[in-house]
Amino acid sequence: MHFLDELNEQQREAVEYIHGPLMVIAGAGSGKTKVLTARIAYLMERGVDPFHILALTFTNKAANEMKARVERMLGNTEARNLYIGTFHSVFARLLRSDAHRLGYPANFTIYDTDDSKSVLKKIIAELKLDEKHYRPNIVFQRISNAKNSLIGWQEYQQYHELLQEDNRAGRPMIAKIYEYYARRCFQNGAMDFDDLLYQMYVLLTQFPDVLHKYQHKFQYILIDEYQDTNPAQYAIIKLLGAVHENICVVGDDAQSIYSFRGATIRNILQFEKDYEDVKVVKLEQNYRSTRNILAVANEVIAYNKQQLPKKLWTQNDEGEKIKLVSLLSEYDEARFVVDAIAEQKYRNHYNNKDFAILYRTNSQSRSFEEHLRRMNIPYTIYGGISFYQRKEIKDFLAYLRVVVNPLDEESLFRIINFPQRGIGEVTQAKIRVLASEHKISVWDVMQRAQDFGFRQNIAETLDAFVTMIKNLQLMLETENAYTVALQAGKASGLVKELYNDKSVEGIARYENVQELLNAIQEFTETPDEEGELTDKSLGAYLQQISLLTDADKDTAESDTVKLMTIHAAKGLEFPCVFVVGLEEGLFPSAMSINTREELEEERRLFYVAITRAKERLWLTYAANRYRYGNQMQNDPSRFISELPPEYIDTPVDQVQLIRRVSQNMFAQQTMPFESSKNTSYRQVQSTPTSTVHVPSPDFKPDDFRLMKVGMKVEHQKFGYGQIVSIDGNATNPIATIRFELSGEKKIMLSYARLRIVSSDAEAS
DNA sequence: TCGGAAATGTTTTTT
DNA sequence: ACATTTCCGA
Repeated sequence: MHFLDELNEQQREAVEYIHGPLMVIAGAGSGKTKVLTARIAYLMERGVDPFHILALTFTNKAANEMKARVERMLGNTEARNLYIGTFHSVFARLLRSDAHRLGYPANFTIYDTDDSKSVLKKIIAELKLDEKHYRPNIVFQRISNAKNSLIGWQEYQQYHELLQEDNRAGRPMIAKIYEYYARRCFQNGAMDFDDLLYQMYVLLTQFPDVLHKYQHKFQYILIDEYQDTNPAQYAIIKLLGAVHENICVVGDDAQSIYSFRGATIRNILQFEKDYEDVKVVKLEQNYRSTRNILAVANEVIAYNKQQLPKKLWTQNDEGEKIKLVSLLSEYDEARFVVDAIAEQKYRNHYNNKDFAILYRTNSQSRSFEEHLRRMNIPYTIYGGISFYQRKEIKDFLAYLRVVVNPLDEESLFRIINFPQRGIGEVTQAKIRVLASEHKISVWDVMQRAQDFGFRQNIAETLDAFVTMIKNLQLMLETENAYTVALQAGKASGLVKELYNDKSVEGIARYENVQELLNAIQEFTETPDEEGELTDKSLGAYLQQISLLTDADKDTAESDTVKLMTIHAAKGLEFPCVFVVGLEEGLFPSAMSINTREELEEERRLFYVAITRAKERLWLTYAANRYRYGNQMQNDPSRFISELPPEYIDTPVDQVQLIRRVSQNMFAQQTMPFESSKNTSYRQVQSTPTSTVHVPSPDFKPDDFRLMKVGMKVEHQKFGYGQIVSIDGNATNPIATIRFELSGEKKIMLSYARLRIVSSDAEAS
């Protein structure tokens, strides 16, 4: 079957409209990737050379997937010639070939956020500024935002509004820090993440021949996740597409969740005004979720004012109701979620990989991790500290970085005395002073240590270090990346140092470095595919891995429960999804409730979370949670009160989130953690099975471990009943109870609050 | 100059 | 609660 025949009317329209600007508004689960890949395949089928197609995606993984899918559609390997990748990785590649125009070495180092902050910290200290006022985080944020808005340090110093903001915040020196930072990065031959965009823009605007080259190279441009682009990306796209104007942007304003990174939803809201005759196609049919899930998502997002009008619909089944669960603590929350996973696996034959636990912040993963491990359920955590942020990996990479680019002082000072070789703080400081006095690089000072009057033994040590690096640099010319890396580990003594540490962590560190070496070997030894000419140098490797993220790790197929932030879950889907931690201050985050814009972004985040689910969705809330080491009480998230009750079930409600009228007073007296403020929840319609039962006044639940088959019990909602059977495991017994009023129900004993009425058990 | 203890900051999300 | 930084004594 031809790929065009698999598309619905709107999808097909988006694929076949290939001349002129096109905006595709692609609702969640509406087949966005399908459209993008089909469009590329269609272009190529119509004779467009893949060398002229540029496709920018949000993650490397998305790019690779897309490439593979196009290959499959066309049945040939032409797709390898596409220019496809993230903004950052594509621009890094382009910058590499023209870096010298901007005065950077082709092997420029890419600083990640940690590197950047480390440089900033040093500058703040050198300027004798107080780190309390000039917190590296804040300063970095400020500079990052400026760059993402294409404001260089010179412009920053002229920009009254920004200067005033800094003044008012008591940080008048940020403009100066920015200047120092930019100069330092340049001297170090390094670009940070934001530079990859900013310098690309500078390159295109200052060198018309370069602009011309790429404008004619990239005749067709496709942009994925357009709602999450920032002004720098916007400007670059505008420049690159100016000649052919064959720009296709795909996105969903309702899923714009990266404004903290400088993304602006304006790009997508205003695309229609950017060009004459913009074609707009809306994909509104959802193929992913059940009707219930989609209904909830639609209702939630409707609370936002700022959005492009659209309404998602689906032909899928109605599905289960959404489960809303309140628990007393994060411990209970984790236990509930993990038990529910076990139960679903058992009852509905799901695999581990069918489940995702989504949270607002990485720190929430811990309690789930503990419970999953206890229950022997394999899991994968995305995010947090990535492999490449581990200290031992950064140390090793620092050696390689210095070999490739000895101007990179950040890396140089990281390793100069690690493992210890007697170049202490004092010597390091002296080197720095000499370098700035003579206006030469630190590396130059070290190379000529003998000339600068160091003590003899120190000069010798410096010499030995320099010789080691130089030998590695020589190897670079004849040997492949892996051989150089292996030798670097040996010559530096780093591998030996790690090997000698026999503590548990030490062994793990050693293994991590081995894993890194394996990865480098794999990189060097992967043969070039036909027609492909990849750069196998160490420099190319380092630039590539700087831009890798956890999301790119291909663990999706392994049969594990996935844990990740909602941000990391963007673009993914799972049969069963748990959205946890729905509490005021956490989700929405306390940092994001000060303006309508911030709050609406949090709501979009909630929308993204909901729409990840295909079949079943749980939303959980914990009344108590540890934060900064002490326990905090939280109100239920305001988003809970925005849920449409007709699609919601509350199988477990330790906090009585939803109070039924008849139980109102009862709930008040027995629920110590009840929040008296939160009465805004719309009342649930009573369902046929929940005939109201008024619990006896002295109702006090008994320990579930006492429950036996045959017992008569009382349930707060369902009234009196008899336990028919108990199955499940010991930690999570599931009882079938025949209630007088509402018939047989399966109930998880550890959560149900049951009172034993009479224990004439074992009768059956 | 080093190692261990005390103090301090951190948690919003990521290329 | 945890990690990182700073402080302090030998």
